Amino acid sequence: MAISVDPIDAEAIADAQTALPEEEILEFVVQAFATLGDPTRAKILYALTRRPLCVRDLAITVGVAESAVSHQLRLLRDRRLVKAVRREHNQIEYRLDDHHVAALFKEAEFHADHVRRRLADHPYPTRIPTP
Amino acid sequence: MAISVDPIDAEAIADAQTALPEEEILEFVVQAFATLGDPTRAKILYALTRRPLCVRDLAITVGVAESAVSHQLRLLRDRRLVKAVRREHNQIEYRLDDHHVAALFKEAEFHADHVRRRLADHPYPTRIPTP
DNA sequence: TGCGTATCTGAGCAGTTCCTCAGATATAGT
DNA sequence: ACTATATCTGAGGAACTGCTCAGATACGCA
Repeated sequence: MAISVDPIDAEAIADAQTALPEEEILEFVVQAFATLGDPTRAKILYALTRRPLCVRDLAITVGVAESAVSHQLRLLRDRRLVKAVRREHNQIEYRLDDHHVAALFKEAEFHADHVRRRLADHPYPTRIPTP
Repeated sequence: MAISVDPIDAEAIADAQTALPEEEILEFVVQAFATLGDPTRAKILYALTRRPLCVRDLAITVGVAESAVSHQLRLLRDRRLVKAVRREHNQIEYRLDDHHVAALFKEAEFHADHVRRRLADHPYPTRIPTP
């Protein structure tokens, strides 16, 4: 059944909807954030912003089992965040495949500062002000 | 039990670890990405980059139930991504509480383009090259 | 005070995610 | 070919997430 909307709301909604990106882009964007939104993957990517690494070194660096790292690297590879090259000694070297990752981290750190300040100022459940 | 590592690895690992941010920051960063990595929340935030909105208008704009929006807004409020102000007509107006959100979206869209191109070039499971 | 509207809340469930374990696969060197 | 090392893989389970439903709460106004 259709939802009844008075004219003013319809205008606001139509306006707001112009801010939504097209479906395909939104899916990529959301997937990117979800990918970065896991501690293990984030640590792997942070480490790779510094230098290329093999599975075992990554496992030690971020402190999880090699198997777990391997699973996550597969996912990161599928999503084109890292790429792999075979290296001497039968190792596989992983490196970042997109320089935007570092920029996203930087921006998220700015945001983290913002949140930290806000939480320091108002640690309690927010009371909604009436202006 | 300690893991035995030869000197070269130890050096690489120590170097890579310098790229990891301190624990508290990392948690905020990961939480921020996880928050943006959900379609409903992402749509809500995109809509709010355009203009402030009340719960009902947000529900219609992003196409989910009002209850679902309310739950997500509580979470977004707790994480200091949006803030709420009471408005005339017994409505509550939500607006973005951090301008970094828009910058994160922009950067993620650049990344999305990158992924789309990569996927277009190499749609198949990646074969690992040996140089 | 009583009604209507807007928003919030908790419980419960379906779907997803991330890890571990055990074993498979691949390459280098002998 | 055989062995050692490095990485990968699938299955399975514990934990988490996001929705819906039903009802509670809050405010504005007659």
